[in-house]
Amino acid sequence: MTRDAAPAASARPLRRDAELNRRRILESARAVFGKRGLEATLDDVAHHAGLGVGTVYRRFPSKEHLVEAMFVEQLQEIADLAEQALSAEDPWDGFVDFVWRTVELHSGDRGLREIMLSKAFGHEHVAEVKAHMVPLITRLMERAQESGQLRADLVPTDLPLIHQMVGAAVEYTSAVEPHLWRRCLALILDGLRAEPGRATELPHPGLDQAEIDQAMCAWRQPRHPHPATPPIPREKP
Amino acid sequence: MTRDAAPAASARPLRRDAELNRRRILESARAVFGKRGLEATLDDVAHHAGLGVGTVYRRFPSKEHLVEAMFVEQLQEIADLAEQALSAEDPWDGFVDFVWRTVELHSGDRGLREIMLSKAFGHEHVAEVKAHMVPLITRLMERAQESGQLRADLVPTDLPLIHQMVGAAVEYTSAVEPHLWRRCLALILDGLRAEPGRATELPHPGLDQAEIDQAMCAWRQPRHPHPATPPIPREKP
DNA sequence: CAAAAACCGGAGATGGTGCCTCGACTTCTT
DNA sequence: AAGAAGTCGAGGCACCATCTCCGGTTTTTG
Repeated sequence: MTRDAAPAASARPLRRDAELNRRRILESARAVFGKRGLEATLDDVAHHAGLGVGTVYRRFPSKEHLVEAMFVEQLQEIADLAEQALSAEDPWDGFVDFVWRTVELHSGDRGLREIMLSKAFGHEHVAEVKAHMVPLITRLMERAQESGQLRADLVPTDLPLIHQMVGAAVEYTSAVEPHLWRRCLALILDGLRAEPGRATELPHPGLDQAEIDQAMCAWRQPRHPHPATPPIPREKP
Repeated sequence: MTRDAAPAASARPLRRDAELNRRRILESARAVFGKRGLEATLDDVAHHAGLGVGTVYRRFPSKEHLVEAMFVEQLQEIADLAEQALSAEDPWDGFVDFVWRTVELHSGDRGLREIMLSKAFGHEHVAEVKAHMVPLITRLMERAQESGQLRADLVPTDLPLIHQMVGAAVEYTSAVEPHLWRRCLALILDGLRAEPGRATELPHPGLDQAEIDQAMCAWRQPRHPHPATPPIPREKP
């Protein structure tokens, strides 16, 4: 349960500048993987942090190790969210709230989306936290079903599917209208009710033709020359 | 409107074997791009057709030209579907039927999905056919809204979003359960009704934990060594 | 039937990418 | 001040997709 916060401390306490750089790398990794997904290069991360590639590879043996290190805490955060949602007064509200919050997190971080929905990244530690969440989510949904508010034919594995679907909407439109995913999720949640219940008011207006065209241009562009040179945040030269 | 079926006939009537191979290429392209998406290589297409790469490049100047050639007719087919849906008796049924049919087409052909939802492939011809569809779809949806069955706050540009979302579900699960997308689409369509209307019975059972795990393993796998050696259909050696 | 024209094949040229290493140099710690 | 720890980034390596080239084959023509 309680995990050591600094298991590396036993070996030797990194030199001061090294420790600082380590943190910079983690920060940059979050920013870069968040925006460009896990396909981003460690070279990109290094450049974003204003460091050399070698420095990154000295601290993290491989890309996977870096990814693992940065996402474990974020995953735990989501698990906590589920626990929290279980203690909501109204079961439906608890469930819906959980979905909104998690998708909100996903919407801002492409790397997180990929970690959560794929087993192709991260090591056993990531898998561990994910496994921990399954019973929580199951109970969360069963509770909402027993109260007669969530449709009874939904199963826990539908949740990753919903994340996947909304995630696709995010990826498709985020360049044009970063919050359009709310509209999509609202639509889906309306289909999840067991009780009739009037259609919810959609939280975001639809796109016009020009906007959807723009989205279609950005999607699946074979290669982007250099999306943007990430700024190099540095303090003292 | 009426397009020449064989505009190339004016130049010179390809040699017999060349014409045969041309058709083989088109067939193979459909199969390969359908399964692996537009990222597949012309080398793959050639190999699948049992031909050399050079042969393919002799017939089609570039990948884009080949893609254009194979999808124009399929796109027209979808436009026809829309026209057809407009003459359905019940506006809601017409709309829903159209969505089911188009997603059905998308579900079996990854290349088609990518062509339909991205402007990054194909030339002006593809764009032309797509533009032709916009007013049809608009009317189709307005008709269903005026009859009070489709929720009034939906707009035509929501349709590509729905395709995108279900398409993501297809891509995620098709290796595990090729028809699971029906479940997802049914869920979404339930959220599109204006009238309360009891929740529809889902047309496909949900996944179990092992299946979703399998889907998560297959998704975003960095590199696939050789997914499968496509069989080489040949007649006479 | 033979010559000419059209076509085929597939190795490899070309240009690109990503992961990671290495050795000369710099900074921190004691 | 010495030596341990850390940094840098060019470049090695391995991979990949697009498209070309030309000796050899098949079809058509006269």
